Amino acid sequence: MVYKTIPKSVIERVPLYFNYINKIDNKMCENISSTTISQELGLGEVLVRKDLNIIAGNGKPKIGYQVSDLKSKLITLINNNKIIDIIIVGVGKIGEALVKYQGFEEKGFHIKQIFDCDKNKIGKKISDYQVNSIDNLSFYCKQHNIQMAIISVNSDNAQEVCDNLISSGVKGILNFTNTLLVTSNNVSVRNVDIASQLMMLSLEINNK
Amino acid sequence: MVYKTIPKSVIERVPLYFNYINKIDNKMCENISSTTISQELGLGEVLVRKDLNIIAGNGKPKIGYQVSDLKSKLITLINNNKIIDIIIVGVGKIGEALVKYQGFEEKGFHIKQIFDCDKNKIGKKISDYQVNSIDNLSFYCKQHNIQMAIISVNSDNAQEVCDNLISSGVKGILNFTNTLLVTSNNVSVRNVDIASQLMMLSLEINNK
DNA sequence: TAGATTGTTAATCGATTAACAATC
DNA sequence: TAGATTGTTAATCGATTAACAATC
Repeated sequence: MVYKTIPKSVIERVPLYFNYINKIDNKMCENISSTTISQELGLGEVLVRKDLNIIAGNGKPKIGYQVSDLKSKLITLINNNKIIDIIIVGVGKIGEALVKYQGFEEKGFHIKQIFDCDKNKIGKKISDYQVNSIDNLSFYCKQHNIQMAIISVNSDNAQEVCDNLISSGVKGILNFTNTLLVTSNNVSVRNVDIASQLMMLSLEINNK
Repeated sequence: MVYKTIPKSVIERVPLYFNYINKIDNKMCENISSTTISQELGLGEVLVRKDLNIIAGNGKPKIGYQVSDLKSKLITLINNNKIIDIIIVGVGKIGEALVKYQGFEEKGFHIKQIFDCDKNKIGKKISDYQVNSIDNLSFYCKQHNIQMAIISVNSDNAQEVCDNLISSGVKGILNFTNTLLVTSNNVSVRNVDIASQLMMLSLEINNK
């Protein structure tokens, strides 16, 4: 089996395809064309065709892409058909909301454990989770071979937590703080600082 | 005064510069070079120079950029020196976390009002805010000339809320749902669906 | 067969990087 | 003056779009 590396630009669009395919999966259409998808998602027609060729690679002229096949290819690509365990470090306002939010499971992700450094929080329950001490973070990650983590601690502690996670084997971090995390090259970081998003939104508006 | 339009790629980096300049502003250095910034942010040297030229446009050879000037130029660019009022539509788990999160004010944004359609929530207090009925959304936006909104409702209602906001004059939307919002061209939408972010993170990891 | 749709090759566009001239 | 640093022009790179051949 040949694994191609997927261009960054395509990675940004995969969730779009995934969400769309899951939505139409209920309606019983067996095949779908790139033209239809491109219209629904507001993307270029050829762009979708190229993306789907990278993602699935078996469209049929005149017929299109088999929905069920596309779906399974997407799932394989995203999480290799197994649920991915994630941990959340920092259960302040945002961290707690993430814990309570239930939408991850159906996308193939499972919150396995949550951590905090606040003694008043450690041991307390949030949803079905008991807050674990950040002192146990490294051991836990190694023991359970955790690959992905969400950092929602105070900005000042973000880099320290990040270093800890990486040295414990974590390969991908979703960073909710506004700290620019310094990492080695084989670790992926995605930043979702909300204040930054608001700034970019405001810039886009002023830019029109 | 000449207003240049700022390339999309630069807009994505402006919050980076903003956060960095605000961080070093405390330490008393009057000027800073693009070389230093590029190292700290892990960006190309020339890239930073080009960005700052677009953003501020008055670096001085041998000296660099005046920190205070850079800061005020960034603020002007982002929010025109006035606090931007935003509203939050949908105070479920994530919406509520956003309301409680205090970090917006210092970045120049103010949560002005929060809305929900759930009768059990309307009238209740979250932080200092009383949840307003979504029935009042349109009138409120028009009355207060609201430009930016956060949508954190159930995915199924996102498009409806979006249409309502746009027809009420809103120009920018931060979308926390996984619904792909259809809008006219003069409205900006930024998507921050967290499950999508996890998918992209997983893809990046598998792609290495 | 003809038409619809895919996938590929070439052209265009935008963003980044390299080279270098200008200048405090 | 010499060195450090900016800003600009040219080259490169990657992503998107256009044109078109292949095929069910």
